Amino acid sequence: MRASRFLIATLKETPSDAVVVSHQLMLRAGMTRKLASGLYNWLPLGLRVLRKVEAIVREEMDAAGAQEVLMPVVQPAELWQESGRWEQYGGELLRVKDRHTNDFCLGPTHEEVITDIIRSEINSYKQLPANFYQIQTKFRDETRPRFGVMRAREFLMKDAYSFHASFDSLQSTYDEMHQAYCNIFDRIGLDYRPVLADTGSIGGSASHEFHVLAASGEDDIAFSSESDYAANVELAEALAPVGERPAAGAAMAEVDTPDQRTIDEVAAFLQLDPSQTVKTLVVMGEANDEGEQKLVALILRGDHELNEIKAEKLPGVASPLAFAPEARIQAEFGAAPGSLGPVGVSEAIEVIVDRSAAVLADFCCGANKDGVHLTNVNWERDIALGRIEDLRNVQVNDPSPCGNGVIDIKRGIEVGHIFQLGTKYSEAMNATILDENGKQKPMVMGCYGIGVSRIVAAAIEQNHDDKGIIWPAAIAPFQVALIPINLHKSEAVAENCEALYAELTAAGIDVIYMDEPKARLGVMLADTDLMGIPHRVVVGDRGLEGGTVEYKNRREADKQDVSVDDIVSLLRTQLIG
RNA sequence: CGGAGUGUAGCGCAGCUUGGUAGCGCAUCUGGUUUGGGACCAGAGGGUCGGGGGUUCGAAUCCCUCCACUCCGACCA
Repeated sequence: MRASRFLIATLKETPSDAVVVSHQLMLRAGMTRKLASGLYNWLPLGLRVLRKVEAIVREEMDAAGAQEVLMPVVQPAELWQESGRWEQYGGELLRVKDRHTNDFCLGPTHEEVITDIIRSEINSYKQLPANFYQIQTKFRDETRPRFGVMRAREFLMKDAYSFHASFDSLQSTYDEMHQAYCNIFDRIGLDYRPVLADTGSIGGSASHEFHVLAASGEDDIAFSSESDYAANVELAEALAPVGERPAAGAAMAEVDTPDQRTIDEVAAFLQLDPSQTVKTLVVMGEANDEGEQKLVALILRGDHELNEIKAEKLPGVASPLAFAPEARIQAEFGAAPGSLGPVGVSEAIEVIVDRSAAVLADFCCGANKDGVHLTNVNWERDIALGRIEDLRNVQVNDPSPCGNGVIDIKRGIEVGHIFQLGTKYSEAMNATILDENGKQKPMVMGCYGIGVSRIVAAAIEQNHDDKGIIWPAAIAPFQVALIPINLHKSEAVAENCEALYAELTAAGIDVIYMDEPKARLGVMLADTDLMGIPHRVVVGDRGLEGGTVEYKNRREADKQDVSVDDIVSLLRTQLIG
């Protein structure tokens, strides 16, 4: 590609509304431009990268035996009503009406549509298993789009859906997809981890997320220091502490703690470590048949954080999790949050104690009187210890749930997610097959997503320096930047560049030839560094006098002079290596 | 949806408190001098000052209202 015929839209200044480095660099390099909140135009440079990611994903999906389809972005409401998600899905689902005032939505995902196709096309176990994928624009009306294409409202996604006659068959395709995802991220050249994940509102059983490790990631991933175990912190189990609860010491006592409401305030006031205190969080219980909700008190160690996902999955706790209104707390506890505790609460309130809080002795908690706390509280002696559950987020240095090593927590960007859906959609939408016995049964389904446009941003988060992007070879918009010095003056430079450009192009190498005659060297170097082109060849009169050109790798500091005759073979070697 | 903030040239910003001919840097165009790591000089083009309404002789500036965007939080297959 000649720069004179290619839009190089680099910016010297960083647009002020970009906060993460990938967003800043995508704007500065001229890859994308914002059209509106969460909506991005892809300029030629950015689109080249997007297409390369897409091509790798497509090749690996094909290699894994999936078949490509293409489904509309606009979907009829009927299908979503059939699956129940027209009501369940919140504001993220953008609903629109056509001119006949029929309801439609912009597809945030395509379970309904694919299930609709398959239920009419596949009727026998003999046609299964089958796996269909598409690479298609999705729309989710995010509450807060941010970080450029990392969390956009409209984005490009690869989604695949598999159909099976049995759960065993699903498991085997799931494993194949797991491997295909590893192949994809390996080929792209990302530092990533598959992690155990929550299945979320899409439903189903097993699930893995694929995370690119980056400080700017939005998810916390818990790792074992000793094994391959990795899980979203939402999911990572906090094991019960080993060993017996220490024996009770001094007698329980009331202390005045005026205006001390938070754990930190109370602990500092009483000169205790927060881990010797207990916090009481009051949430709504599950509604009974009459729609009444009891209050549930969740008891955690003062230095621990509630895991809302774990809590709302517990029987007796409302899902989604809802904190109790203050007026009700006041009425039933007789005190405001800040002075609550498990001692002496009414029988109408269920108390659930976290595993770690359950092994405390001589701890401090609220007295259910405003401005008063209790010290030296002990389970069994002062309060009955009833239900014990895992309520908290794991912390760094907790023992790993896998049994080996301790937990470390890092940030990750979710670029892929695979689910075992089971029969949720096939049952709701009556997608059935006849099995070997002629018996009708719902198909078993899996679904597998990759955020194609998000990968572009994630790759930049992992591959950049103070000059700009450093593309992994597999997804670079161009492999080689060919930069002439004094193109408009030197015949020798022009001839050599044209020859090199022709030869490299003929060899199938993507070259950006910076052929603007009067462009300044410094500008071209800065632009190609910013754009992240992995290999650079500078051609000037001084070098040509000795028969050489200058080669530099974007990742390395040193330049080298290379004979004009050798440069093509050197580049070929570099590109293969 | 709660809190905070911003909207002035393609980009980054000043001007607003205290109303009086709309500015600066970068980018763009022209001419010239330069040219081995983001040049210099001279000149030029480019503005519904987010929209609407109001106050005023006069509004980018004050008031009302609507909109868009950003940040923090809640939310997120």
